[in-house]
Amino acid sequence: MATIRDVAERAGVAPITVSRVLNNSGYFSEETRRRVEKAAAELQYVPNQLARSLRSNRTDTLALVLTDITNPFWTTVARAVEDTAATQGFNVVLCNTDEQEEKQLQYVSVLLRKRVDGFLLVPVSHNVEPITMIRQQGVPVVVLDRDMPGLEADVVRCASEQGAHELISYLIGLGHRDIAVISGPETVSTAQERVAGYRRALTEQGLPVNPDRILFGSYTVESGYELARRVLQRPPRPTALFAGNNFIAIGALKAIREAGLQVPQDISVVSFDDLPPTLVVDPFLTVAAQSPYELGRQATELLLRRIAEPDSCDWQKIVLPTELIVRRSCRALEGGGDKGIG
Amino acid sequence: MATIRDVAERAGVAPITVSRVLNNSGYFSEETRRRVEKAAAELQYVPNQLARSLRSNRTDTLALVLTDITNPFWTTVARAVEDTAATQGFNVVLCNTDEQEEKQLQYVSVLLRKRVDGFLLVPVSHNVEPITMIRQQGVPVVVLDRDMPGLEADVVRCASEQGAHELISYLIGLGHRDIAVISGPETVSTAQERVAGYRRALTEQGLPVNPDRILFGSYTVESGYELARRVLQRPPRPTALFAGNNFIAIGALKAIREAGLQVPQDISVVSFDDLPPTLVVDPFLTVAAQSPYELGRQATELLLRRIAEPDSCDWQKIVLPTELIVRRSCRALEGGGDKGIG
DNA sequence: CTGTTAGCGCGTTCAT
DNA sequence: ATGAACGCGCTAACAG
Repeated sequence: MATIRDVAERAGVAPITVSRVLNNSGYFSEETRRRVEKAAAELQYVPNQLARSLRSNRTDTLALVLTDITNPFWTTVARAVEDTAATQGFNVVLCNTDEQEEKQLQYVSVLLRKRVDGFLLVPVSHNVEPITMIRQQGVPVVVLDRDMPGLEADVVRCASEQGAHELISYLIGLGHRDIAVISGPETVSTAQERVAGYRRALTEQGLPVNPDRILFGSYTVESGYELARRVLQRPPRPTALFAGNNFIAIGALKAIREAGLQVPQDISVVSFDDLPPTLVVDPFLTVAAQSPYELGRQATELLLRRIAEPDSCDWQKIVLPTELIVRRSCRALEGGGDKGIG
Repeated sequence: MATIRDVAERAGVAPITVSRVLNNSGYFSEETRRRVEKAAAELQYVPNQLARSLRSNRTDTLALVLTDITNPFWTTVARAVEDTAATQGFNVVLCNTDEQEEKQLQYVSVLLRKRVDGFLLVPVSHNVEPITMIRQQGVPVVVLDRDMPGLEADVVRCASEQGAHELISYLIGLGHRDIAVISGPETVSTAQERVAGYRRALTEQGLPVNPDRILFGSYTVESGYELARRVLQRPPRPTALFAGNNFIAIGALKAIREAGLQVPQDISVVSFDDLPPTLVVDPFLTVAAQSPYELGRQATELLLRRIAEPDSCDWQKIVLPTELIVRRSCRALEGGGDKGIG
């Protein structure tokens, strides 16, 4: 593998001259340019970015630490991050934590050693350790999707509380009074906020909040399936179900099918997160849709700005609105509200 | 940001001693270990992997160059790659080419400069330039999913021809005689092979191959939608449709719905690629399922082996079988074959 | 068991 | 317009 010195020798110049020509910096004659470029081409010279980074303290690489790329929500975020990073010549290292504290810390630690220029992090818990570690090394972080109580930081996330509030208000408007919620991990802010929105909607309408109707689990199909089964088995059956994210919704729908029930005839279902239009032939579920692409884009742009101007310290909290998309998964109950079934 | 020298000074030893302690290499006293570890902790020392890589010529990083992470097939491959890489301490840089030659070349070039240890590449076309570039720098590549005619290389892919053959034979067995195929780009080996399998199945059964029934497009929902529309508009309508991948299938199903037709009553549909069970409540489509996770895992293991033993030159061509999964999207025609509709 | 020297490949600084 | 010297942070090779 040719080095800058090999090119220099072949071109009959000093290494620094090769550097100048190839980076188009400083002065050099047209003749020199020709000779250097010829030599570089002949030797198939590929500059060593490691050496360059060692001097410049820049790797043009971002770390994207998320829970599971397999969830289409994160897939889309990842795509947005990669697109946005690429516009400024940055690459993206992908890391799946599976919501495990240990993996998260491991990735952060390794990528700090590799001197990535910045982190996009979906924190596994409220433990600030990974963020503190990153900060101590003077590396910018943007927290993605989840807020951490009391942490001063750049955060880009969705309006979980409001989205949930909107969904539940919609159900109440349809006449539903007994609504169960199947949420994610109790320790994760998005799950907490979605339950908070659920509570607020009920309370605002003067309805009681039944703790038995609030279930925490994890953001997986399995968890959605299990918890929905539990809800369906114990009578009385709620008239509506609120799934805390897309995977939970899919698991819940499987359980509902298995129980021989129909949506929306036997039970109404709403969910957080839409599935990308590329993945569904006939969208059916009423959802509070987030914009994962927008989330990824804005977070990456913010991070790139922090990298470019490391001094700014006015933390940004960007909260993206959700959109209520009414489809065919909810039924109006007799004596219910005035809204149609969409 | 502390360097090894800072740690050395604080511990009252030479930098190399710090290196030895922290890498647990060579000899040092227990007392020295204590002092070094204390100093490192106090200074929050994070070794600079760039410097280390500059010497060792290893970055412990792989490049994953695929077409679009947004397709659940590639999402799953990416997940497998990341999982497998992580077991050996490697990170993964993600790149989306969108089937564009230019982006592909750009990524390869940048990542060669960054000295990734190996490439997993889904070639955009039969152009060998990117692979040649990588090889010239002595970096191992594993070609993913698509084969290139005449190229000696490690390739891990699925049995597209056989899978298509199986699907079409199944349809013929159900009594279908007029089957349209909507495939991917004519320049891409998987699309070619799937059409080849289609042809072989027909020919083997003594059925004519009607060139009008073979359409190439791209592996996208839009393309599937457009081409299906074209097929449905011009009578006579085929009795069955073969979608070249998951996205094409979804687009085709949308077009079928829009045309007011029912699957399988009005038209039977089969497809290459299954959707992950996490994404569908009620799997319905009969498919030739590939194993994207297995694909990613085997490719990564092969690549890691090449990195570990760079000399071996017996190119491996790993072809993973597809699985015919019969569901409810196909109807037996009158006077048709002896197989049920599954 | 510990330290000195030197060099990985490049680009900044200063000189010519 | 070109080059020499030096250092980025780390570790192999070689003392001692």
